[in-house]
Amino acid sequence: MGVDRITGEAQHITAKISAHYVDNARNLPWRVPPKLSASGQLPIPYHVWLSEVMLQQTTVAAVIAYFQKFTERWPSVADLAAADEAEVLAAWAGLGYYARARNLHKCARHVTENLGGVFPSQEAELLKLPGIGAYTAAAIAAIGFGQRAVVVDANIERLVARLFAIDAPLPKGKTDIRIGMDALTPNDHAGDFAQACMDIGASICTAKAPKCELCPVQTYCRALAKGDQERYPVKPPKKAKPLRKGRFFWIEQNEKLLLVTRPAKGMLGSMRALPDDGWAAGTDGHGQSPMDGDWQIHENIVQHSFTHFSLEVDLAVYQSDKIVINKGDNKETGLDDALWWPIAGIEDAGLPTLYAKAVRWAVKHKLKDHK
DNA sequence: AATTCGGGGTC
DNA sequence: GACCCAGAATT
Repeated sequence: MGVDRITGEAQHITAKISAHYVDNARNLPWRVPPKLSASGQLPIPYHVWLSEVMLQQTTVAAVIAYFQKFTERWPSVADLAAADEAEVLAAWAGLGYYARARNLHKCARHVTENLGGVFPSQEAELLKLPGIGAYTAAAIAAIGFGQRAVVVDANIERLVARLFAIDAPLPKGKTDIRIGMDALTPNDHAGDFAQACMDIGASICTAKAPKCELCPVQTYCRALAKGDQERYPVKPPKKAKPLRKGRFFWIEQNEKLLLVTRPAKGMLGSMRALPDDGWAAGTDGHGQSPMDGDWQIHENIVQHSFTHFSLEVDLAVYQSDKIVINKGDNKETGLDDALWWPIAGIEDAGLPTLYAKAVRWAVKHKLKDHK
């Protein structure tokens, strides 16, 4: 396996990576710079938690603006807990993986109401909180509280898999990767070390075309020695994405658009949305309109790619001054509890990107002219 | 152990 | 287009 034999070099690797971080750390809004961190300064736990949740399966570039928006609007975990879930979800719109936002809000309320507004500092306690798994618990404990914790994210997975040339395909290979990272992790400033590894993974030890000539541990890298860097980490083959078809319904009256709230569970859960024809990951939509009217059909206006399927969207448009939504009359169409949203302020509705694309198409094609 | 969750960057 | 990303929760 190689991990056992390489651990003799671990302290040298650790020293090289730590030294490299001092002058090459990325400057990020949730981060304490390495020089201040060396003198004992820790970041605000609320900021560490918020950034780590936003960063789950999400790039730094995509997160920064959302992090700024959230910390301005909700400066403390108690402020976030006091917000309505709908506000938080609307603010999260566009960032994806919306279960994160639902769990974020749930976690904020738990910490505020049951833990006195103080985040736990121990990894095992953090792991109990909603939306916090193995990675995030270790990251918050190490970065936010200076604890020694073994942090393994996608960057570190790649860096360690290459350093030790770990051949077992993921997820099985994660066991060896964790052993390797454990051997490298120092007792002090484990948080800085983890962030140093992540920075190297993000800017040097990249998935494609890694810049090994810039790497502070290139002389220790077994993958580089074999000329095999891009083979690591070894991953299983991916499944093909099916192509689905679905239809959105643009129902407009007096410059307002009819929006629904999606069911709390499943895809885009609890998010505001345009009414649709029942499309889902496993099935095409039925195409039938939710009410009688003079519908104009625009085919394939949006193509959208999700993680496990792609979607082609039709837009059916009905504009009228005589639409009445009676609560209780719409058990089959899902329009109960729908709301009329001013089109001029549609940017504030908190629509996920899929629906925002359809709205942009409609505005661009000036649907009002068809009235 | 597999599947289900978004969306944007990159090549 | 295909692949990747500071993964977690569910089945």
